[in-house]
Parts: sequence; structure tokens; C-alpha cells
Amino acid sequence: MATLSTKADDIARVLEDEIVGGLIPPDTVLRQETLSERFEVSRTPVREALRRLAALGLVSFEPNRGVRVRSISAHELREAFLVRAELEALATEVATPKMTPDDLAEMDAVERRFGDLTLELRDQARSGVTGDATLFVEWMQANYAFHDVIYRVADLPLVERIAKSARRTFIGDRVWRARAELDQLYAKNDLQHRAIREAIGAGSATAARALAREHVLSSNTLIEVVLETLGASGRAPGWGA
Amino acid sequence: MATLSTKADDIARVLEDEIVGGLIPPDTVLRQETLSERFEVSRTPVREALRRLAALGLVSFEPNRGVRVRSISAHELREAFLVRAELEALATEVATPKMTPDDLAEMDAVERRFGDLTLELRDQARSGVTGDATLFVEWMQANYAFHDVIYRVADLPLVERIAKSARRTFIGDRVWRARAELDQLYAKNDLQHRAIREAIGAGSATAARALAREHVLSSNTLIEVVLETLGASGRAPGWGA
DNA sequence: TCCTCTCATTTCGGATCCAAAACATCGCGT
DNA sequence: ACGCGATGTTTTGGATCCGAAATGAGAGGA
Repeated sequence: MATLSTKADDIARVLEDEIVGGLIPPDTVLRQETLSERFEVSRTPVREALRRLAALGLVSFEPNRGVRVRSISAHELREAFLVRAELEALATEVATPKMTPDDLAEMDAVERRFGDLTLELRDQARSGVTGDATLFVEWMQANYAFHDVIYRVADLPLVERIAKSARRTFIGDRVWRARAELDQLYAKNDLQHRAIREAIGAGSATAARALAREHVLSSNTLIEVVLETLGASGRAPGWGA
Repeated sequence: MATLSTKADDIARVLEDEIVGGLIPPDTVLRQETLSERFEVSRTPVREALRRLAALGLVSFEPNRGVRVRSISAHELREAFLVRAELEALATEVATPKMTPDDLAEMDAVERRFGDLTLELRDQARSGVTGDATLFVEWMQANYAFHDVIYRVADLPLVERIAKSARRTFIGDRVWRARAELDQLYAKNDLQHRAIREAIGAGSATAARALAREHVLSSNTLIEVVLETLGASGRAPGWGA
């Protein structure tokens, strides 16, 4: 049997998901012994996994003291959105002339689902009740699915990789409270998706590019509002040197 | 005595420089035992360093077979330039309103040196003699110094980090042959620097942005010409997990 | 000759072991 | 009571050791 993967990489992937998913909150100190017990391995592969996470910017090494899950400042979060805005704009521009009818149909399907979820979220936000985290997560994933079609067609692996790693600078599945002012932001997001879809369908690369850029930047403001409602309890995990 | 750094990080930094500097050519297999002898440590910190390099994308792990320095295809190289173009455009736009007179003076100083080196390179290219690698490397570093001023003023650490890691996708100090057609490309590069400088001085963020973007994209064509004269070999293994 | 099976050698991934650095506790002297 | 240094504990960084996978050489057979 061929070992296609190594323990260190498996552990790194699991920890990576848990950190970016918010399951392991920022500023947590990761004890090597604890992790080795949990994964039932020795400390050696654990440390290699931690090195990987450090290189990805998810944790920081403090020599002889331990590793700590990095927290991210509002400034860093905004910067991540700037990066995503530029790179998604580029990907959209490149993807536009490559779009086949099948691709466009897929975009429509994904966008329909996104639209439905958006309606649900808007209802929830308008009613002012406590938000359901799972619904928000689903909405997010549908959002990502839309952009993923563009990335796939653009066929720019490096751009995709960087943009997605900037994308993970994020909230996770923590519970949050809906607010009435989010309603219009959700609606705006949906409308922007449709505009992007139409610009691509019309074959206008430059228009699609501009729309994609504005879309990401405006979803930045959405996220900032969400974080604001989360208050001090919510801090996103993230990136950095 | 306080250990401010760890062995693994030291080794990683050294290897990183050697790889991006071209001292260790692509497709080289790195033997753990060899490295541990060279750095006079055991294999443990060596492997941790290699994990870091893998996460940075400089090497790829092939389980139970070894690590290999990644080579880059022409397609990947072009993509890296696209990324740099977008991010440098962003950084330039952000930096423009933040520029102080001192910053502008520094840009002028760096640009003067770049202009001088450009003249030397043009002479060399026109004369058609075999190019001097060290001169080319110096020219390159002066070029980077110009852009680094912009990055510093922009104060976008994430953007800077990504752009610089895209920048390293590169040639190194391998010897190459000058060609007459490079002359105008060098001249164009120099002129573009001055145009960027002037746009920034005039406070026009959008113009500076557009110029920076075009500049990076055109230096892409320059590099492609250089690679062509090198008889570019381009092929890359998969992205190491 | 060429193919294949076997077996020795390399090299890697992981476990275990050890020294040193940080941390916590406690006792002493003022 | 309070500051401060000695001492034991925890945790990390690195070295050493071992089993397993891959590579390579050589013997045997078609």
C-alpha cells in the first residue's frame, strides 16, 4: 500500500481546518504533548505540522515558549479583502472570454441557490431574531461556490491559491446575531452576483472585472458589520508574517 | 544565553535564500543527511526547515522519496507576474497619498542608481558581448529597491509578503547572454520607473496605479525574452502538499 | 539477451531519549 | 508583609535510534 500522505501533513491539514474554521480560537497555545496524545503520534510529526502552519501564517512560534494561534487585527482583515478584491478581479477578467455555455449554466444554478439562501437570511435579519450560524455558513459556502466557478474557468492556480488563503481570514461557525441593517447588504451581494454573471455573459471582461472588485470590497463592509455585532468576543484567526 | 532563533528557522532562511537566488537549481533533490552534515545538526531540525520551505512552495515533498526543489513552468511564471502586477498596482495606489517629501527623495536616489545601472546594461546589450551575471543581478536589486520604497510607504504587510514571494519565482544568478533587442526593454523599464515616480509626485493615485500595473506586465515580457535566450527549460512538478 | 525475482543498501518517517530554557513554587532575609 | 533567590516541574529543541519504503545490484530462468 502506497502511503500517499505523511502523518505530519494529515495533522497539519486537520489543524489548519480547525483554525480557519474558528474551532480553535485565536491566542490559543498549542501544546505539543497534548496534540501528540490527541493524534496518537509522537511529538516529531506534530512539530513538523506546526512548522507548516507557521509558514502559512496561521500560528506563531515563540522559541522555547510554544506556538500560539495568531489573531488578526481589523487592519489585517481589511488588507486581506483588498488582496482578494484585486485577485478576484483579475480572475474574473481572465475567465470571461473563456466561459462556455455550460459554465454559464453552472453559474446560474449556483447563483439560484445563493439567491434562495439570501432570501432566507434576509428574512432572518429582518425579523431580528438570533441568527442561525448554520444558515449563515451555508450562505457563505454558496457564495464561495459562485466564485469558485470563476476560478475554475480562469485556470490560474496561483491566483486561486492566494485568494482562497486570504479568504480564510475569517469568522467560522461562531454564532452571531442578525441585525436589520444587514438586510440591504445581503440584497446588494446578491445583486452584485447577478451583475457579474450578466457582464460575463455579455463578454465584457473589463466590466466583469470592475464588478468583481467592487463586490469583494463591499462584502468587506458586510463582514465588518458582522464583526461589529459580534463585539469583543469575536476575533478572526488569520494571517501575517 | 537567550536563543532568539531556532536552528530550524536559521536553516530554512539559508536554504530559502539559496533556492530563490538560484544557487540551488530547480529539480535538485535535497538529501536530509547531506544537509544535516553541512549545517552540523541532526536531521530533525533539517526536516522542520524543509517543511517550512514546502509550505512556502519552494520545494515539494514526495513521501518516502525525498524533497525536490520546485521548478517553474512558463505558465506559472506568467501567472506570478500577473499577481505581482495587480498587487503592486494596489500598493502604489495606496502609497501615493501617503508619500512624504523624504520618501520621494529616496525614490529619486534609488531611481538614479537604477538609471545608471540601466545605462551600463544597455551598453552591454548593444555591444552584444556575453552578459555579466553580476551586473544583471545588481540591476535587478536596484529595480527591487525602487519598488520596496513603495511597499514600505504603502504599509500593507500582507500585500508585500505575497508580492515578494511571487517575485522570487525567478532566474537567480545563472549566466545569460545579452541580446540587442533587450536594449529597448531596459530603456522602457527605466522610463516607466520615472513615470511612476512623477505620477506619485503629482499625487495621482489612479495614474500611478495604472503605470505600476503596466510596468510589471512589461517587465514580464522582458523576463520572457531573457528566458528565451537562456533556452528556457520549463516544467514543474505538482504543488507539494 | 532480456526479463524478473530476490536481497542488500539508502533514505525516509516516526519514536524515544536527553539537555536546556521557561515557569511555578517555596523558603529565606529584611 | 514583601522582595528575592534557590529549587523542582513543565515544555521545548535537538539528537539518537528503529522500522519501513524505495532504490539498485545481481542471480536465475526463458
